[in-house]
Amino acid sequence: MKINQHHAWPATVEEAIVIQEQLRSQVITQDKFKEPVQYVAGVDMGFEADGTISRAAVAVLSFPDLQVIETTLAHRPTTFPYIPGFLSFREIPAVLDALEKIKTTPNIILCDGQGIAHPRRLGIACHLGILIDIPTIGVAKSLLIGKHEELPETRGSWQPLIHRGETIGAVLRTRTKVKPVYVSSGNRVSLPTAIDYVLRCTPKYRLPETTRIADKLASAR
DNA sequence: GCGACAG
DNA sequence: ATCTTGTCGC
Repeated sequence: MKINQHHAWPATVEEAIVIQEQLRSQVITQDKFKEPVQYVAGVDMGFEADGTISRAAVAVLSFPDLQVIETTLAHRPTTFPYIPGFLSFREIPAVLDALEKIKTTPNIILCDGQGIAHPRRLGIACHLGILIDIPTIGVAKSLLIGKHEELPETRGSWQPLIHRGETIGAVLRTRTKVKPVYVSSGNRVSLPTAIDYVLRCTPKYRLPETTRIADKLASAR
């Protein structure tokens, strides 16, 4: 797929904040799908040579049967350090490289990290979603910000994730008696819809099949 | 000022 | 993210 929307990549946190505050106004947390969802993609990262090289993997699966349709891998020098709240500046460049190689454009992408459940409401799922204009969902393995009530141990149960009196996402149990995941809108996907897709993509394990497939590729060498 | 802190 | 084996529990 082709990627048009581009912006200069920041060298400092100050510059990154300016970009985040500029892009946050473009985020849409309502369902805006242009066509029925036939393909779902997952993205994941890996690093080599002490983190100096970034490795991005994309896996496109059919939906709802979740069969692997296509996968791509991309490498590029790492140019931004990992700083909580600025993950997208470190990972998106390589992710765009991997997405450009994809022939089957996905209708929705599940990202490894937060969506609007972010200090400035622009987690990696929102950032990526705006750059490529495709619906995205944030599925993180741990909490960045927000608080929530305890939730039942059965799969499918969830609790709203609250930050400054606002619901920014959901803590969702994708597998009974297993640690929950943190789901939030990326771009063009509402929270209820995001929860629905995450559950439909996690038929067996805690993490979505999409990210599990991408993870294997990003980890293997 | 003191912690917390996606991957 | 990454360094790393076996092991506990359903």
